[in-house]
Amino acid sequence: MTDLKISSKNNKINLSEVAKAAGVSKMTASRVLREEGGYSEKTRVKVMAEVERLGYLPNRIATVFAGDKNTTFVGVSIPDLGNEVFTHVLEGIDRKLVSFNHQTVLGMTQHALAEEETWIETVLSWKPAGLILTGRAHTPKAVQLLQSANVPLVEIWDLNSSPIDMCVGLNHFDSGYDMGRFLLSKGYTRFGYVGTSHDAANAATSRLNGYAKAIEDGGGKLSKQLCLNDIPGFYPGFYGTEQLLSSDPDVEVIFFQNDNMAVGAVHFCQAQHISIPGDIGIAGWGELPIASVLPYRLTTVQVNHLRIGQLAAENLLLKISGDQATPVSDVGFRLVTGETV
Amino acid sequence: MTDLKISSKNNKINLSEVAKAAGVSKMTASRVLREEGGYSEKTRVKVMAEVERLGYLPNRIATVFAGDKNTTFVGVSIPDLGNEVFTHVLEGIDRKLVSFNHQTVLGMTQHALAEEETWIETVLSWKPAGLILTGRAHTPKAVQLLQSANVPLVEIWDLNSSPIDMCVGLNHFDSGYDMGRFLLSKGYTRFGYVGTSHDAANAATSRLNGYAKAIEDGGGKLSKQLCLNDIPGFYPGFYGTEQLLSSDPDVEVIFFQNDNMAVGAVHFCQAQHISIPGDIGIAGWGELPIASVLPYRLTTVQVNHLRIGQLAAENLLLKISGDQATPVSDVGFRLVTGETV
DNA sequence: TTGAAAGCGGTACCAA
DNA sequence: TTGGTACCGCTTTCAA
Repeated sequence: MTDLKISSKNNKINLSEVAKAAGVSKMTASRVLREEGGYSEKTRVKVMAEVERLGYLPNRIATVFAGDKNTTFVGVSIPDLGNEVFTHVLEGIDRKLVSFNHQTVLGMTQHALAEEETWIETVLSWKPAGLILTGRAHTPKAVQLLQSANVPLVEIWDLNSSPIDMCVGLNHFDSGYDMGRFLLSKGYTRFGYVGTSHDAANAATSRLNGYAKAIEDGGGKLSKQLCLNDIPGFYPGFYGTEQLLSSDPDVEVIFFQNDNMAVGAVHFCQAQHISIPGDIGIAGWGELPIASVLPYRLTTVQVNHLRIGQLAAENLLLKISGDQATPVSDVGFRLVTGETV
Repeated sequence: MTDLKISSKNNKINLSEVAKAAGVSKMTASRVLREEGGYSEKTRVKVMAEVERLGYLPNRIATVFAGDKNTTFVGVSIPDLGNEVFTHVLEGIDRKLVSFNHQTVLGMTQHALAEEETWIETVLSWKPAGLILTGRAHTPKAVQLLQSANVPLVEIWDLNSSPIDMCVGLNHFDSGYDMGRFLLSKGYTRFGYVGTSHDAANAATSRLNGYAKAIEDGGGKLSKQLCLNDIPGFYPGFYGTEQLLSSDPDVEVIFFQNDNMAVGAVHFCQAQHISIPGDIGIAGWGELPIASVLPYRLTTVQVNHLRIGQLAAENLLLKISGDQATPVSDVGFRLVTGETV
């Protein structure tokens, strides 16, 4: 009566065991477990009782295999967990996925396209329900893998008018351009930029390019731009500012890759008794949590990171279930004029 | 010659197709792909050429199924991505796992044991190679599932002398106790605490308990403790301080759940012209990145979050590959005396 | 060095 | 409402 192990070597209970114990066929037990209908209430009760008693855990690998289906995994690649903006995006994604019974398989690509390619190949071999990739740049082989895998895919972060499948993000170039134009309107003429290193296809580079273009269009001068080999965090903002100002003391305003770097800059200036915005203007990007406790409103660009994640997951789930999904979603941005320029 | 689709309906190429194209049996192709040996170089070249030409992607679901093995997935549950300490831990875990060809399946439990239980059941049904869970508290059913699944498991964050399987973390109670004792030694007598809401089994609660015990042992008074219903970030630190001080203005020093909250407090004090540590002492926990740019050294507890993740993953991988692993690893902590008390 | 056959744990499809 | 059978794509086992 209480013999838990019945036959298989490693005492794992499978459907056959449950069916046998309940005195029905494998198929009937299968139907009950999938709540497919087509069985009597008496049968259902019998089967479920055995499931409970034996502690049966379905083997989803077998289910996927048998049905030639996909798993409920969604591969999500982000460049870096140390960069706060991406953790917010990831949170938005995972929350949404979980509420629709899907699971996030994490991929940290470390900003390297080659890493991404390897990861894509691995994840695809596990038959994921879908993929969410950060960034629009991929290796040719990765693109080919994605296309032939024919799995729902959302490229997030930077907007892309012709995505491989779908795309959710914002126009980073424009956000940089708007910031540049705004700073010009405040009367600045010598501009600086501090970010972290990245390849040319990067969204932060698009922001820098937009910023540079606005400055050029407005007759200003982008006199110094710095790309540190670091994550875009508080301390890199601190020492990046030091570096930039020591190599070009005439810069009047600095645009940072994100708010955390800008806050690092604010602290550097405080330590050096450089007044903001009197001596120098500071602008961030992304409206990160730290901005909420500063004594003055940081000039920045507000972006709804969580929303990007949610929308990406939503569209992906629509496509997974065979519904119509939006190919390109622009979540937009909003310039926060602030008090630091 | 160039007919890519050979037989199966959705033009997915499988091992049989490759084998047929290469003029060998399925088994030989299988051996080549697994680099198992027992085939001629000529055969190897033939098979690999077809793999390349047909763009064959192995179906790992089938592999796992056939071999009655586990996947290379490792389920990693953390309470919350909005809490910076856990993103660092997660980063440490994923980096290590990836370098050993394993993938992280994320589980955000939102600090709810019931969520964790559901997630554990789901993840186990996918036959993971192992599991890493944050926290030592689980529902009885979760514990039973974990035990009968017999999958390598590491419980991280809080130390647990008798873990279900393995455990990596630090003694949170002690870290709180040490902080309390240190603050007593600085002459404080009326103590406060600000954290976020959580169940009794939480590590932050252990820190609070240690803190309270030290204060009691030293004859001080924990006059006010606040548990906000929020994430432990900058802004909750800001308004939590406001709340605490308005309800008990006599508090002399406040211990926060983490550095980000403490920094929020610092900003509140600055805004209110409350001098630190003259009017009030501030202590954080965790040594988070923001601390590196403050104008003075924050009194805090240094914890190597990344290391916890790495160690957890290392031990898990050891056990997965059948090697000896350390059951309990204490990564320790270090009190940073700082200048804010 | 190679291949044929069985089977992993489910589901689809048919028949009863 | 139920059960039998074939089969998903690969690996294990054994024979050649």
